[in-house]
Amino acid sequence: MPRVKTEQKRRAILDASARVFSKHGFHASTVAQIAEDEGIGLGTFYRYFDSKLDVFHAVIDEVMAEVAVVLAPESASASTTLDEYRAQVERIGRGLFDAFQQNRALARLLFVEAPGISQELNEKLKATVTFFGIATQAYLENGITRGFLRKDLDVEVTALLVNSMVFEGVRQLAANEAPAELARWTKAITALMFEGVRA
Amino acid sequence: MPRVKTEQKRRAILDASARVFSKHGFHASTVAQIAEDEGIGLGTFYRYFDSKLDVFHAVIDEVMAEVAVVLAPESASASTTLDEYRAQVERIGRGLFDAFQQNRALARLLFVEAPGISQELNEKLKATVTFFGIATQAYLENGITRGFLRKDLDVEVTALLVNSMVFEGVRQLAANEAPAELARWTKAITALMFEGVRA
Amino acid sequence: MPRVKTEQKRRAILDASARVFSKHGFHASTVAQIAEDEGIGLGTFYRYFDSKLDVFHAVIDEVMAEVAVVLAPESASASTTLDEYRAQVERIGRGLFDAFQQNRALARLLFVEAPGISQELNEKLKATVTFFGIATQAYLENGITRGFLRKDLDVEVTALLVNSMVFEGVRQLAANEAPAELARWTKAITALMFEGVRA
Amino acid sequence: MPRVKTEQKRRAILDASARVFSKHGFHASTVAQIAEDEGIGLGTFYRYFDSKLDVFHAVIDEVMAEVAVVLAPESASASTTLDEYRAQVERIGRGLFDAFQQNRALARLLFVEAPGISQELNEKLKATVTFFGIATQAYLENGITRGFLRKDLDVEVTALLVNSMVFEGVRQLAANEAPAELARWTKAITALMFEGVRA
DNA sequence: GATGAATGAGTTTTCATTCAT
DNA sequence: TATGAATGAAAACTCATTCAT
Repeated sequence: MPRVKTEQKRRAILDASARVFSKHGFHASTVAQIAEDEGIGLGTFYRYFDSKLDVFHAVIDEVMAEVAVVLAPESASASTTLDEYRAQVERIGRGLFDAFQQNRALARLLFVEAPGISQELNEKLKATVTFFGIATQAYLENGITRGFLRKDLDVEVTALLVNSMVFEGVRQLAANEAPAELARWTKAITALMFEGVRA
Repeated sequence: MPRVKTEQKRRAILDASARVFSKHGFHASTVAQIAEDEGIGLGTFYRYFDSKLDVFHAVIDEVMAEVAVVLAPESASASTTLDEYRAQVERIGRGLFDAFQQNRALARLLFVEAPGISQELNEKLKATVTFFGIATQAYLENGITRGFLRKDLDVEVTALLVNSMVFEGVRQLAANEAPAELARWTKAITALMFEGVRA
Repeated sequence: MPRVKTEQKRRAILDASARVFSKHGFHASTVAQIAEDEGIGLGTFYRYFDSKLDVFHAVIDEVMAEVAVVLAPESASASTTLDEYRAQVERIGRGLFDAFQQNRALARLLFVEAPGISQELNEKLKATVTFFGIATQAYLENGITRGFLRKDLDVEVTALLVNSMVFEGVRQLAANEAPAELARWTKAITALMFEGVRA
Repeated sequence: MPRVKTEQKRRAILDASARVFSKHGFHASTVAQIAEDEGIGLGTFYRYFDSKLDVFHAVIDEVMAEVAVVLAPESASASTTLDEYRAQVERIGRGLFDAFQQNRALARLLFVEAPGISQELNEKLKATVTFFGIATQAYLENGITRGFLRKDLDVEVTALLVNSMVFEGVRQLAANEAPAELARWTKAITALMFEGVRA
């Protein structure tokens, strides 16, 4: 009855699910494993979640929410100069890296496990990528308007490319045993993005 | 007896597997479906492949081999000027896009299905990404040596970033119903890579 | 504490059970549904009944008691002539029809759901049929003694047959959306019973 | 591949199912029990039937088919006199009794288990009862036309009543350990039907 | 007395793999 | 060599019942 207790327990099961899914992947994980990991009975799991897929969705939503927290405070039109924008990109990148650094297993779930589970989940993932693309696009458009970014930029595709570099960093972070060197990655990304590769 | 016939049949089963896996994904596909798709008996499948996972590995190897075919003729030290390198990057990118354009379902298998199937497969995938990274790294190092790329480039990370942009393009290609506009992508990638975003 | 209150509540749960069982059948009904229908907690149910089977037995007993009420005032030896007996049969039949007409769902429980639930319940049902048979047999024996029924009647079997016709009427009543035409049934039953079919 | 073998095996599983269902009832029976009874693996069951409900339907269909065999050779218009009709009724009744006597468990399935399993099954059962009613009605109408049955008979309801008496006999047959005395039942039924109860 | 969260035994069903023909 | 019938381990999910509050 105490709503708080109930919410706490749901939360605990959610965390246990994230742990188990991270370790074995969605298909190799069983509800029994989750229940055991959390130290509850099998039936108890089903009091809080409808199915294994249901809890997986909840886990992914959770991860996405954490990412949103990082991006929320940033404004697309805040930067008025190239240097300010560069600093902003570094800040956002570092924030994402930090968020996933905290829980590298979650990144694995989002980027490795989630795709290919269900049609519905794929739609959600795709929508998120699109959403991030649009957000980054707004940043680029602001830069062009302010005059500190190239006018002939293909903002739509470039936004996706920029994001893909950041995602790749997170992926590497998730995949490697040794935590990737964040500084190198943020630096390399901004260097490539702002200066390009040419001498 | 005729080794050729046997090899042909193995090949046919491999193709059928790729078809079925592409359509339903690894877990939702059954060996029975593959056998039926190819018009053979269930037991016959096991005369050519050890298991469902075995044939999936073979399918992925096949996809990777096709990619290798695109990259093989290119030499890391062939470019002596920035323009030549730029042309080379465009050529490689276009080659990859074309290869997957031919069979978009295969890209889905590689980027969406393959991760999260098995530990072993993941190692292989990771190794391939690393291998591609090392290859691209060689290109970058050649550019620095020749003097047409920046000396302070973090070649290791930058190589992965460049590759990630190309992969993202392929992923988009695989995900979207309407074939992505290749020209835009190759142009945007090289623009970002060589000029950066700044005005 | 107040015994009356307790009895009332037990009664309310019993009614709720009858409603739920009538709607979904025994196996498809859950104790949780009964509790919710009555607006009580799940645990409260078990303060008044030992088990799901227990309450089902109680429901069936209830239905049987209602039937008994119809039959109670009738006396096996009351009729002294064929016409009186015929009137009595019509009265009894009409009473039963009316009782189940009131609550057709109960008839369904008794004739459709109850058999095949448990051995014990089946025994009880069988005992009831036997009991009714014996009752009817008494009526027939009275008729023979009084001389208005055939001497060579197989009273035991004939009693069961007469009853089966009435039961069939109730069954039809329970099964059909449109309430069966009582008058036709009582008339047809007495006609067949007293005149037979021959011209 | 040998269709015959396959059909035989399906038959064997069907028989095993009938045995198990007869013994424990539908709900208390498990597919595992059926498989064990037949001495096959659990999976083998599912090669021949889609589900537990599927095989139950098949069993009921089987029983109905056996009943049809008894009734098939009889013609509604064959009897031209009361005596002939009476003989025909006795023959049909005895045939049904015999059919179920052979396998009393099947009668239990049909009359005790089948109702209340599923909506679809109930429809089928009801349709069958209606069908039998129509058949008997044809016999009665023939008798009226020929002039050996009463003109004022409510043929529709009376047909159902006559059938209900026969069904009741079968039910008794199914319920009692000691095989009911067929002769008494057929005699009592025809006596009640043709002569009625009055002296 | 009332409650409802917790439980786990029990069932159905799927499907990769084997092996006798 | 080809086949497909047989298999059973494995997993998701339900729900009657208990008991601590």
